[in-house]
Amino acid sequence: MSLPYNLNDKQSIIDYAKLLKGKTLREACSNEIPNDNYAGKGKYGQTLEKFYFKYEPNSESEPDFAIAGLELKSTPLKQLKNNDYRSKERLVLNIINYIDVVNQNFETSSFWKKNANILLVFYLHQADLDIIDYLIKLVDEWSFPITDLEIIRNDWELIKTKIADGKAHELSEGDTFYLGACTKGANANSTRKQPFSDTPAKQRAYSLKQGYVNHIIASIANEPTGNYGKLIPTVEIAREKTIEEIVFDKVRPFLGKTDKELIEIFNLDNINPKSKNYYSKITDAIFDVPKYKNIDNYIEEFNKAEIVVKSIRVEEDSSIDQSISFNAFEYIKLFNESWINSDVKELFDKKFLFVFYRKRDHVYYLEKIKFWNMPYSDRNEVRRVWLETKKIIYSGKIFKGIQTIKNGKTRNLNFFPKMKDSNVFHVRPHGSNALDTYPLPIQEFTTKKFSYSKQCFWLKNNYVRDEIYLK
DNA sequence: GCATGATCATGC
DNA sequence: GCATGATCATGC
Repeated sequence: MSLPYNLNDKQSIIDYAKLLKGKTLREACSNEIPNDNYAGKGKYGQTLEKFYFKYEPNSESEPDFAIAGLELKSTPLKQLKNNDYRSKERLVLNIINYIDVVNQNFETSSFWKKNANILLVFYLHQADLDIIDYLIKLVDEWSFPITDLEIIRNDWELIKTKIADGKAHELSEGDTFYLGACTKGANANSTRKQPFSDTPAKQRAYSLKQGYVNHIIASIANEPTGNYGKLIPTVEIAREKTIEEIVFDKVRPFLGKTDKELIEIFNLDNINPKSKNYYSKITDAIFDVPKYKNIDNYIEEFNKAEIVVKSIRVEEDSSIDQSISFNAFEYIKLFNESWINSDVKELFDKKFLFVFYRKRDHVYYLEKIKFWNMPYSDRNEVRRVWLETKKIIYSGKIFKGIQTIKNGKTRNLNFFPKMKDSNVFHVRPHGSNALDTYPLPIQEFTTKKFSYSKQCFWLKNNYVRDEIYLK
């Protein structure tokens, strides 16, 4: 059967693929797609291959279009409230063969052989539609910019090293910057053998982090990538140094400076010391965050690597007064998600950058920074607290009682996991005030209400001290 | 001093 | 009006 493109000619494949833009699979393949149930992961890619490109999926190690050296990937977009498009998820690439990878170098690796050049098809995901009715928004080939490739090479080496150290079972997406090792399998328990340990390791695939895919989207759509600052000015710097080293270089001139000195250096005369994001604003200034805005405008490399930045005050005796808060969680969302696709699991799959301001002679100075991602061993505890929280929402018994304090004020007591219940993670309020609520999936047992004051998960202060600051 | 509920300033 | 990145304040 003749194909509607030339298998030997990369450009003809790309040109043919681009005809998909603005269409759905149903439209692009006219009446050739049989009636079927188009549910399930991977089904979109299979349908695209079979009914648009008209070929059967080929061997694992070669790119889909082997002669042209082009790997076909289709991946969903989501639309934000401001109508911008973002990647709905990470882009999952080929499975990591733990046994083979330790004998490969980057240039000969299965990752590089398969993914050096990718033909990307981005479609708009809409939960209420059949997959063949998703609108295809962007189609183009992608090859990695040379500066990014240096980061990806380091990421690949780190993944390989961990496997070579017999720690494939401890791999985490937070280990690396752009290229992650994400779990992939029929279910959460899919495992495979690793070469230097008897412990079965979760099956994982190479993946591009969601933040990185967002930059691919911006690049393909030919949109300015936002007001990003940039850490890595040239590819030469990327070849010489890791991201960690570049970040340390950035911070080094300011170590030992007090908050007031930093404010003077960066002309932050309009920030209010009473504002609770005072130290985070100073951190933003150190990292050249343009206009010192929110995380969406963060520096490009942090954005691509989805790094979570936290500014922490440390007291003179090395204690940390306050636990670390995150976004308030939506009860309905938490109720409906499972651990494996939960926001909390996603959060601790990420890499963190802690910036420590330490008190000395009554003032805080920038003492040090630390990259961190949650060790394998602490994840179960986070999961336990998350499950406990979910159970309480599910039970409907959240409200415990009211305590009257000074000035006739009251406090609401609840049954969520407390600080004393865990050395790692707990739940506390996070809203404008007690009247600031999120809706509940089921009616609260005592109050008979369908909403409850906003809460969030917190990383315990002593955990941050012992496991991050002092380590 | 620690645990825990409450709340603030900012910026879009 | 609301999400964010935090710190404040009270009771024991």
